[in-house]
Amino acid sequence: MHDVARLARVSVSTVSYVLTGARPISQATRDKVLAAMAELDYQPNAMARGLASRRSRIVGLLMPMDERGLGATETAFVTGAAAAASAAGYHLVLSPVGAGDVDDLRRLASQRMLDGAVLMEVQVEDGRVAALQEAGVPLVLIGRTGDTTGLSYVDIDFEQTVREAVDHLVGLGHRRIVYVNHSAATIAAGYGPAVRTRDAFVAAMADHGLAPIMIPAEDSAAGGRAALTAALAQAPDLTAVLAMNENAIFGILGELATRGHAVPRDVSVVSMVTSPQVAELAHPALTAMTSPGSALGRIAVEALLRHLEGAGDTHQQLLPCALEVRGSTGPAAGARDRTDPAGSGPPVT
Amino acid sequence: MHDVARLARVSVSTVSYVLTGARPISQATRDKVLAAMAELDYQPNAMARGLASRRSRIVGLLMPMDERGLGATETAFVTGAAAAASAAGYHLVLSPVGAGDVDDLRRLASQRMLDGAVLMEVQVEDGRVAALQEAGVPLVLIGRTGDTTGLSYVDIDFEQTVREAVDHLVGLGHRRIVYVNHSAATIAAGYGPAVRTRDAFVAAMADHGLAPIMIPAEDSAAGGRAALTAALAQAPDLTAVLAMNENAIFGILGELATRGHAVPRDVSVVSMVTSPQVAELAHPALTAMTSPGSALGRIAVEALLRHLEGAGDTHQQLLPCALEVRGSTGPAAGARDRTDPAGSGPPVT
DNA sequence: GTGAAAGCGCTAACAA
DNA sequence: TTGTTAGCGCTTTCAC
Repeated sequence: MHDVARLARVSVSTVSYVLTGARPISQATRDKVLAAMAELDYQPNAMARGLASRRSRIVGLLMPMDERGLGATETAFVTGAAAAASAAGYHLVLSPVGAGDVDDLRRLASQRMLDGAVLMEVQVEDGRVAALQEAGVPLVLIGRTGDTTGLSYVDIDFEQTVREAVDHLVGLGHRRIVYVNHSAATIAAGYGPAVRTRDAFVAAMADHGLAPIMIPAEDSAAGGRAALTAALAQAPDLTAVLAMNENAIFGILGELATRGHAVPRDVSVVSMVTSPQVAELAHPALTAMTSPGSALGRIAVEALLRHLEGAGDTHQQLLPCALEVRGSTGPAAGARDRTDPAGSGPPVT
Repeated sequence: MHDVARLARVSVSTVSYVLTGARPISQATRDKVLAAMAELDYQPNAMARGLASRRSRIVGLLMPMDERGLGATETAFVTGAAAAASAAGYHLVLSPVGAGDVDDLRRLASQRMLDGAVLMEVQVEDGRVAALQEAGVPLVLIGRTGDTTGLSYVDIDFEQTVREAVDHLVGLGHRRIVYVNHSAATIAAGYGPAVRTRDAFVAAMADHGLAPIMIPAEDSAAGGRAALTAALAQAPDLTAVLAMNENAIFGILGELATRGHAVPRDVSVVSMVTSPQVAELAHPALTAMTSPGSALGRIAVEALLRHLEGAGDTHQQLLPCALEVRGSTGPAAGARDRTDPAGSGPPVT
């Protein structure tokens, strides 16, 4: 920096101000400095800047990494967030910090490495929130904790998303619709998406004067198979499945095929919060509620950066998923012979 | 730190030495200092340490993020790497830097934020390597560039992996085996895994006196369907498919089902470099070559840290995938009526 | 085994 | 509009 200043025949502070833009610099001077920087291939030292300014210009994206991996949906969060950070001159670092290893996070935060953080896969009770708040690190959630007072978040509008999915199916004439959620344990733990979609499903069905049928499923193909078996036991006359569980969906499809139920002729299937890539993996391709992936990431980072600039108001926003009709939904079959039509109301002839 | 020193009645340098372990400290003094640090809930400032020591204690995991997302395999790399870094007192930050945005990387590197880097999804010609080398940032690859002279890497032993897969199938009596690779464009671009497995397949088949049949496939379910169609056209009597393409595999399975070929009764399927999670998604579950995911990440970071400590030798290592037999492979059907047995050698009676 | 003090490369008052 | 300079919080010689 010294060298740049000398070459441009200005003081080091002028070079610094050109860099930070913290005070007006005449065009002539700025050009000289810029030329010198280019000439010397100068790059400011991040540590020194961080120490002097007390801002690292790094924001963390805290992203639990379980063995399941990242779906296309989560990846979209990341790319959206990274783009937004980069555009604002910040570095976005991903940190595989889950709700479990809060200690790791506490250290990271106390060491003043992070100017702020975006939390993914937020739990109802999420230790990471308190850890960051105690360390004085501004944060924005993707998802929601139980109590969001004073917290900024961006989340999927599950109510609206479920409603749209149900409307789509009801519009096709379906009346016996099963909702396959996450596992019972997950729901009991109060996992937001599971709880909210459950409640929304009950409400949406009620609006159509229909009875909700709901089945939990473990996050695996086997879980999906078991869930469908349970669903058929409970509602042999079901004509549509709405599934929240991206891991179980393939099991559901497999079990439907095994039992000779054709999709969408016999049973229509809608997958929630699913990326187009995953939807295309199935055959027929899945009608799905596509999550606003990169938009969520971008908005979260933009809100965070606004906080860093000192804007004190909290940002709370919900975005719906978009219905994308593919091959897995069709008109409800009218009368069909089933092994046991009981429980579906008066038998259809 | 000043406060810690005063409370412990030692000098700041002593506190620093307790922190870094750069010189012997008597047990009594160390205890006093540690007690003071705990008392004051002291956390050293990462920026200041980085500036003074010229080492950030951050290593980057450079991980291209395309829209497909991260598979379970890549996730295992990450968790393995993060664990290894954390154990050594380093922070592992993931950076979504692909072979494309080298400029971003160049900036990151020149700003001295990274003590070192691990590169994932390395291309044959990967601009990231030169960018890091020019910036003087030590690096380790997961995968390999075309010329690995002087570079450290950890990669999958594709030769051995393909050999084991072929041996498994031949051991079951299969002789007409089709290899479904990545797309022709990917192979032409010299993508390592595609090229290496192709060559290994030819060699392994030759060892058994068999003729290799190979079909490229786009990375999608549709690509898999097309590939299987092409394969059946070329070798109507095929009894086994070995697939490298995790995205195409579901299309292959779907097309087999559509055509009425049962797995594994009519056709056996082996999936390469596949995580157990994905293998379990299919029905029947896929016999697969499971990649040594977390081990790759761990070994890469350990090698990198050794470089940071000044060890100058390059680390080059190959790890094979492990064969995990599930439901998608079985004995080759002997004689079966096919539409066209021609091209399979003398007809079997 | 410990302490004193000179930076690390920048930013941001303060001064002009 | 620009220059001067005192730190930012630590590490690491150099001295004892």
